[in-house]
Amino acid sequence: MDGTRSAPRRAATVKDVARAAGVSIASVSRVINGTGPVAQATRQRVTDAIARLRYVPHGGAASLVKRRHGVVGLLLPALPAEPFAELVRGIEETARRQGRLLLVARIPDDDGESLRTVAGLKGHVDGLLCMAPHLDTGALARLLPEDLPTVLMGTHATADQGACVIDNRGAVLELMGHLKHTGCRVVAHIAGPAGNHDAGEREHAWREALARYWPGVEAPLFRGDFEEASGYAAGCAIARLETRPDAVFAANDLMAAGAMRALLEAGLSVPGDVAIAGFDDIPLASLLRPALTSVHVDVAELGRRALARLLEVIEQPELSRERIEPVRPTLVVRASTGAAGAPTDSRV
Amino acid sequence: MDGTRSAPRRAATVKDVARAAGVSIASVSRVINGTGPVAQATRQRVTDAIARLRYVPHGGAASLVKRRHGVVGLLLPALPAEPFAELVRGIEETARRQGRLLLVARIPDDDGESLRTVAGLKGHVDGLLCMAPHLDTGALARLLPEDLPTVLMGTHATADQGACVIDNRGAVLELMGHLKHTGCRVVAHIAGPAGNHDAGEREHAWREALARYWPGVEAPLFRGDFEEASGYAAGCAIARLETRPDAVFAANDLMAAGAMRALLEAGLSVPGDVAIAGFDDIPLASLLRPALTSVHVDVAELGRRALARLLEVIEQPELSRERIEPVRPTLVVRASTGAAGAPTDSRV
DNA sequence: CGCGACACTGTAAGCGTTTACACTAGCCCC
DNA sequence: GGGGCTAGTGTAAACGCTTACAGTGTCGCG
Repeated sequence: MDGTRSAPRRAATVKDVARAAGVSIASVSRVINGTGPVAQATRQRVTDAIARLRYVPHGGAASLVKRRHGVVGLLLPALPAEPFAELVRGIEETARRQGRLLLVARIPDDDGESLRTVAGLKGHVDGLLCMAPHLDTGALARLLPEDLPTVLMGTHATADQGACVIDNRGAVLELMGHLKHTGCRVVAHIAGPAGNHDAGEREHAWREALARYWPGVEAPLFRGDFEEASGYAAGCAIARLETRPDAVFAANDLMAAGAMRALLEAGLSVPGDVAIAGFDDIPLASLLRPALTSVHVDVAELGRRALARLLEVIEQPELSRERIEPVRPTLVVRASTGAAGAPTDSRV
Repeated sequence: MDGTRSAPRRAATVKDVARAAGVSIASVSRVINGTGPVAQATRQRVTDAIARLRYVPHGGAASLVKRRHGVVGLLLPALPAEPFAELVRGIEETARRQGRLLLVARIPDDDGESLRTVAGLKGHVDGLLCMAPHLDTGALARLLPEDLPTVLMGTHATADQGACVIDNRGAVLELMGHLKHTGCRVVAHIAGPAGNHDAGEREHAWREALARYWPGVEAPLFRGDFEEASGYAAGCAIARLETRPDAVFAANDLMAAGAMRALLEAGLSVPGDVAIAGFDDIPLASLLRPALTSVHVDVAELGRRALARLLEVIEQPELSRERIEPVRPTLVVRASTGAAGAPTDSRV
């Protein structure tokens, strides 16, 4: 009936175990870590004592002397959540397989606070994984501590320390090629927020594809913020256009979904009147009606790869790294761009 | 051994700062933490030295003596990702506001490994937030270390230490009342995985509502696993039933989405032939067509509340806690259950 | 003038581990 | 039987920080 956990008793330490087992703390440590030789009888006495006292080693103390925390930090942007859950999963999974824990921190908007946050990480993590498409290289350099191994994820390919990148450009070109192939003639773009690195790359690649596949054709650009509402707004604007584009490429799926909603509500058919494609291939994409053509980014894989790289850097900081292979996203064609065989009967 | 290797120069410590500033390490510490009196001149010399050496304090060392890490651990189930991103966000936000970091670990399926994972947390975190609807109370008790303040989230209302709970029952009753009100006569249920606490509560509440609103009426139950595919399978089965229910309540949105897809593909209309409702109100719910009626759970709020509670427990472990207020989910009626005014024209 | 109060500073003892090193046996082999 | 092993053990010094405590010197005030 006492309800609350009994917690007053100070937790046992190596000393307690040593005393209980009648050995020195060194032997206890040796038993726990399997370092150095220990007589069978001693080992037994120690393990018994550990069990009896419910001893759990204090990781923090160990990391102080080992200069290794068994923890990696993950820095994420403060803003949208969608593809990050997968990222965290991929990273946490491989981290645990390597016996490491994961410390997650979002980079606050406030510059000073983010600095403090990152500084607080020192002495808690062995290295840093950082995904910050909303920061430019300068801000990034200012933010990251110099004595902490760091791997950048996402893009920022220009940054030195072999970042793990996504091939935005290649993916967009492929997607635009697909639209060209299905006969689209004017492909509008709903871009992500200004200053966002991924958004910038996708927009740039859209322009490049425009010039390559539809030379001389003008296509409208709408600026969004990666949220559904901004896609909806763009969709409404598109529906009202006198010369309406017959395809829309949105810089992420959420905005594509918003645009689709707007167009359908305006009485247009997708992809009959307007084809729509997104980016990221979040779970939502396949569940929309019509299902959304998108670019699948295996963020979990990206995370795994970045973490593997980080561990390399941690283990052997002196090695010079060769360029890392970019993660190649794959185009997933669905009904929203009139995939053959997929149901296109989504007229409202 | 040659020392000519590009020495990764050991990071500066208090000692280095002290020497550079010509003071004792105690004074350096006092300046950094603002404890004790320091002469203006000394303070200046120390801050200068800190800046010059780019000194960043080693948090781990400090936590060893302060017995306070400034880190809280978050334990999550290994399985589905959907509502957890929000949870993490809510928690991380309040944690940072309190100057704490967040350590995220997923509970692996393997029993032994999860034990090791949790044990590894000791000495790195001040307390634990745990959401584990897939574990029963026994497994939970075995898993959690006794000397670490812990707050359970989600349900497990039976567990002692004032857990932060969601009122599943109340929400389901309200939802079922809504279905009754709109004239549904047979409400099938697509349940979550056996052994999952939330799934169990929702199923139980469904039965209770059945008995209350439709006494004597039999309604079919399908068991899913919270994934879209299992909802789809259930939907297919429902479409083939000779006496088809005219409403489906799925234990989460993903399964509801799957069921909807199946029913629409089978040529049925939603909500005309079959109304559908889900649970969680993930972003997807409002984007489906027809938009999905669901129960909105403010998981970010849940996280905030749980963390606040945890901090209380950490600060004053001796206080006995009164029962915590459950987070009250809210019903969000949309087109899939024929909301008045919402578009119901989703006939395929 | 002496004494307590005060502001400031330094010394050193931890916090809970790991680990270099020194030490004891016992054993094998010349 | 003594010189080397090696297996097994303990002692004590770190790791980078905080903080109790013990000084200093300066000042005010009786």
